[in-house]
Amino acid sequence: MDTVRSTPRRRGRPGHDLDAVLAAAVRLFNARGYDATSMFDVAEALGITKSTLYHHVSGKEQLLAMAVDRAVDGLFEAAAQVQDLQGTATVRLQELVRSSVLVLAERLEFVTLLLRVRGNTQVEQHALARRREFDALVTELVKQAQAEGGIRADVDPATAARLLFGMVNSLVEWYRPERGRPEALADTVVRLAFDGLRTIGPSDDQGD
Amino acid sequence: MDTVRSTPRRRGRPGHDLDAVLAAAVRLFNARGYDATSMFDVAEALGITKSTLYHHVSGKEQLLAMAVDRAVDGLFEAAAQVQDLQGTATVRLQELVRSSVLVLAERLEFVTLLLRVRGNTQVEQHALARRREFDALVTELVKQAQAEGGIRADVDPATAARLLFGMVNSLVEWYRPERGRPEALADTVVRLAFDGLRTIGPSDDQGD
DNA sequence: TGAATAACCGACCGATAGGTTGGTAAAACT
DNA sequence: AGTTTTACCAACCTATCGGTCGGTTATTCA
Repeated sequence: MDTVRSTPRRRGRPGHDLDAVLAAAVRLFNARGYDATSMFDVAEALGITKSTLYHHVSGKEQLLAMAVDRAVDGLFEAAAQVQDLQGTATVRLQELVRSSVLVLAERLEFVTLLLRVRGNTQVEQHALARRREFDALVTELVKQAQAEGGIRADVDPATAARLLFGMVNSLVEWYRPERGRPEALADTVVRLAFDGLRTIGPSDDQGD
Repeated sequence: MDTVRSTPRRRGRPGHDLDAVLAAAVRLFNARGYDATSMFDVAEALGITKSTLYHHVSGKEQLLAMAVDRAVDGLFEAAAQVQDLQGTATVRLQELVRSSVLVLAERLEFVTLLLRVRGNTQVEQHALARRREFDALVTELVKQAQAEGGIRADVDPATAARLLFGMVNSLVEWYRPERGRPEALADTVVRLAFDGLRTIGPSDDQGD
């Protein structure tokens, strides 16, 4: 048994750390909705009292802010990596879809929360602004892919981008990490989005 | 001037009717979220007081119930009409997607609310149950279309159905009725979903 | 052993929520 | 004119919310 500790051994009375608190909170936020979840609910799920919860976090909004930040950061990291890729815009778009699915799967709970934000507070408005930023990025990529002839040009780029990521984002509604490797799902999404649902030609081609 | 009245002339003091109340409520529910919207907010938007609002409706939940019912009814009507259609399952699936987009566009606010329900109350759980019913219906149609060779069989039917309607449903996030006829959008969605984003024809496509 | 540190709790607070009560104002019907 | 019907309102009630306060318990470091 290795007794090596990743955390260098904390001072004071042992208990929950911020990550555990955040995880519990986000799980509840997603299950019941942010507004429908009270700080008492979060505390109860952790087995602590509400006042102890406030020892860990400054308030309910901080939990939301941390969650949406992790989601948004993940998406932008994926976007940055894809932008560095060389190759056609079509391939970059394809890879952005693939890596977005992986980010969604990996940070499922955080992204789920992000996608439900309505803009009621400054924290939420900031999250919405960053989402729009990401959307603009996708739209630009679609436009380039159309210009180079890689994807169909008979659809408005913004509309295509929205429908494409509407499909991608929808998986927070049903994807559960326990069943199936996310890579396979990412592949399915890319295939469906780019090649469509219809059988191609007369060849009943089956891939992998 | 015709003085014909569609409503046969109401008794008593004139004022708001249930439909107007519902419309105002649903608009706010969608803008700020159901839980984040108070009955005071709804009353204020109508220019009446909270107690007057309770003269029109029995409670907040009734508003939610009426809204999700209108959404769900619309979707099932579309599904029923499509089922009566003769032709391949592939065509029926295609038409279900098309008419679903039209229902979403026509009853946008109601469907938007439906798609955000979390299952916190019995009303919400009932709505979720009917959504699952609809999903099962779509999945079955996908399975049939795969069996007859109309759409690709290398994707799990349930997954395909979810991704397909994930794309369809996502338009409540951005579609606004003022710009553009919904028929054109429905066409775009069907085309993208079935034929994919990629350019058809003599593409220098190299399968990864 | 004792200071420092950190997790913890019970009791409380002001604001706001959904909902109720009892009564008034304006229209249609007779 | 008077009855009925309907829309309307001010004031109020109780529960719950996010958040605070003062003090306690468990652990590490010197």
